[in-house]
Amino acid sequence: MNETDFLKDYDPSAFQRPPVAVDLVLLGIRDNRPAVLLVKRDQHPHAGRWALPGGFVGIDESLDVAAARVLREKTGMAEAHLEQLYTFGAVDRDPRMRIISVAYLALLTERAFDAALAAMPALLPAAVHVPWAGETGGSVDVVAPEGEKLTLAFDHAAILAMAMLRLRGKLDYSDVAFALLPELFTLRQLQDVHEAILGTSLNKPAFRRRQLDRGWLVATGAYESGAAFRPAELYRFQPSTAD
Amino acid sequence: MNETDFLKDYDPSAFQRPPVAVDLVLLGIRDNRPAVLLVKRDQHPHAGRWALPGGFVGIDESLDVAAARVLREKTGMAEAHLEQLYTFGAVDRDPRMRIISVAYLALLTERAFDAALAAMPALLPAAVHVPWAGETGGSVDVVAPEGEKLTLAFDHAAILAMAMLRLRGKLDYSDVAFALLPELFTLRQLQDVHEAILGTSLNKPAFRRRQLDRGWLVATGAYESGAAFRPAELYRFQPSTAD
DNA sequence: AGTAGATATATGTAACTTGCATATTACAGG
DNA sequence: CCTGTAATATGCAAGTTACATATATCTACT
Repeated sequence: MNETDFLKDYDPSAFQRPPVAVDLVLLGIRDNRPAVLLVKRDQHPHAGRWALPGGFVGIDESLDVAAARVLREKTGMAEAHLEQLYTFGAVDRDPRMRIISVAYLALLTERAFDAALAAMPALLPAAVHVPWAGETGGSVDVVAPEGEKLTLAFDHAAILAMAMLRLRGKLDYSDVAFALLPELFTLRQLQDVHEAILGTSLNKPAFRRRQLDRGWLVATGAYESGAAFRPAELYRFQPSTAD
Repeated sequence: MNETDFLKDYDPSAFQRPPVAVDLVLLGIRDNRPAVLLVKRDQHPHAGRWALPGGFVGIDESLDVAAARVLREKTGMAEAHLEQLYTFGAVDRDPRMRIISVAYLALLTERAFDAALAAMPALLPAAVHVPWAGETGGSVDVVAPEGEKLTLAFDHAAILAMAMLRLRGKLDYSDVAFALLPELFTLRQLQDVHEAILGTSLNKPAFRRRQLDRGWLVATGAYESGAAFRPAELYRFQPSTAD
């Protein structure tokens, strides 16, 4: 090896490159309310505060792959609907250095949410309360299980707010709701998910009709068990073929 | 200065950081069709191909500021609606090196579009044809003024396709259409913009009612001039106060 | 001056969608 | 076998949308 070979890899502008990270909004529904999984920061800055789990993007790793890796590392599992949310690039969003963060929204079923919590006990399942019920923006309240209202680290409150807003916006024209439900579910469960995300109650017959007319639901002929009253039929989500 | 001071800035991991760029979809409406401004690549890779204008993000520059700077540098003007679109991070999207690109959508009025073209004659105004008229995805055709169908460099066709898709999706719940129109416009011009983006024709009375009921339009009492027939009233866009 | 042509604007109606009230069905438990 | 509760189904009013049609207003031409 020639002693100057390393120079061809030497790129002074590399120092001028901000690192790129992915941050995950791990979202599920608990007790008919949106809930997010948070990690506690033990280092400066924002030591002691709760934050969205994240990690740096490897040089040989696409953004989607990095998000899937962080999901795996932070929750111990691979099952989740993952979609890119937005990229946050304010210069001072991290006081240590300039970091660009690509935020991803991960939608977890209740089962996956609980499994992550069991595998990674350090995670905090915090309830998310969205005060706005139809408007275009705002902020969200994040509440710990003990009822304590949290202030998230960095700009993570803004990321979470955007996640909730995006989810609401996509709710009735996309199939995101099904990513929060088990494979078999009742229409009531589907409505509960919608109501939790929208923060409003919906008219039951109208909701049923709309969902059934959409053509995404397949009746299984099976019924829920253990219901105290008339059991509801179980449906399955079937992505429409011609869409 | 201590001779080892530079070491505190020495960060070997910096070489592992992919540079971050912004790419701009400069979109306007020409002859009632969507049109995009492209730059010709004169270097490897994809030399000779047309591409979206872009630039690297400076270390002390937020993403939004970088996008505005690139807009200024590539079009010679500052007037445009700019919004972040999506971040493209496939490892091999640029054969030279790994580059992460934050795509922005810039909406230009016809006047701004022509001004950019006049200021930067190397730009190519290419027509964008979106073959899908309601579905969720697909690709777009990009056609040079001479009628030649172009193959864009890198993954820029995918970026452009996403831009068109996003624009369609936002068209009827947001105010993006007004970013493509001059300050004063007729209802017919507004409908033309909608039809160009949607790729379908719309029912005129229904469109008028919907737009007027939205509460965003203010009648000015002035009328278009130079019309061969009955002149249409000019309206102004007024962002609704309580929204 | 008056009329034809073209487009803006307005209105009426049928079809469709949505919200809401009400009725019926099916289960558990006493 | 009755009661309570929720699932499911149905009916109707109110609202929205698509479409056809009518009226208004301008230019251009004779």
